[in-house]
Amino acid sequence: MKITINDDFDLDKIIDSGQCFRPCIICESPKTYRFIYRQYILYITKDGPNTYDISCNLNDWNEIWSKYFDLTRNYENIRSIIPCDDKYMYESSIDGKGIRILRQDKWEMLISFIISQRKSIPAIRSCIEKLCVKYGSKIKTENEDIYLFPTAQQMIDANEEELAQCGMGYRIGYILDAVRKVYYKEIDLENIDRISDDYLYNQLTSIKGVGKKVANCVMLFAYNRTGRAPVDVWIARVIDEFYNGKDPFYAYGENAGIMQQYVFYHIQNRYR
DNA sequence: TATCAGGGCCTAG
DNA sequence: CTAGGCCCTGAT
Repeated sequence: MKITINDDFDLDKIIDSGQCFRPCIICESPKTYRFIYRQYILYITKDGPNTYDISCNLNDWNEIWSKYFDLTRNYENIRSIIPCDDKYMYESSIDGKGIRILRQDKWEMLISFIISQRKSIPAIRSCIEKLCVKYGSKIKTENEDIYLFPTAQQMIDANEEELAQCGMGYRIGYILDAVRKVYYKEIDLENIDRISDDYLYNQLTSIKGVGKKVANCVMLFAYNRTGRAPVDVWIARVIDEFYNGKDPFYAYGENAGIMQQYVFYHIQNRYR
């Protein structure tokens, strides 16, 4: 099926902006990308300046993927609010034009960002993939077998040895704590969807191994709380090097997280 | 082969 | 508030 997207939309940049770990390029010619959201799988191919060929039907596109890609938000307008005196931010937004903040699965983001600490992005990816193969449901498509991200229920009997084999290292206890808290409904990730930022933040950080950075990532990339701007080592370097140690994101209010993504992409790209 | 750093967090002081 | 430790992996 063909669709048209007129606002900023660049799949390479979305995949490369560090907000997701499983989406990938599945074929180089024609260039095709694969996204997974819960049990839904999307193959999407760019076949014109603003047109795409998608593997799902219109209903799934509108109900699931449009929301996943945050298509109701106008990113072009958001880029245009950057004041000209914030040169570094402006350059980042030019470089990162096409990035969107995905609305990914809450549980998956929680576990993924717990895993992410003190790991490089390639290491995070392989670690998550092992977890999916070990505990996730297997889905057969026409061309491949795909393992979905495991639910808390599927992981409730996970033991330390198995998780160590997945490369979790010292995060094993963190993962197990998250599994238990969610499985036993001590924390209901879906029900805190509409709760205030502060409450959501406190709930998330009550999980072992979830600090400021991880909580903000989960809030931004799963709960679409775009006011959240996670500060990692890379962003900290930018703040230090280009902003004299003063956080530039706060000034962007509800768009702070979007600015953070532009900068993260920009700074990562510079060292690639 | 050895070393380094990676989208941090916890604990002790 | 700060320093040190942490388990493992990919890159050089």
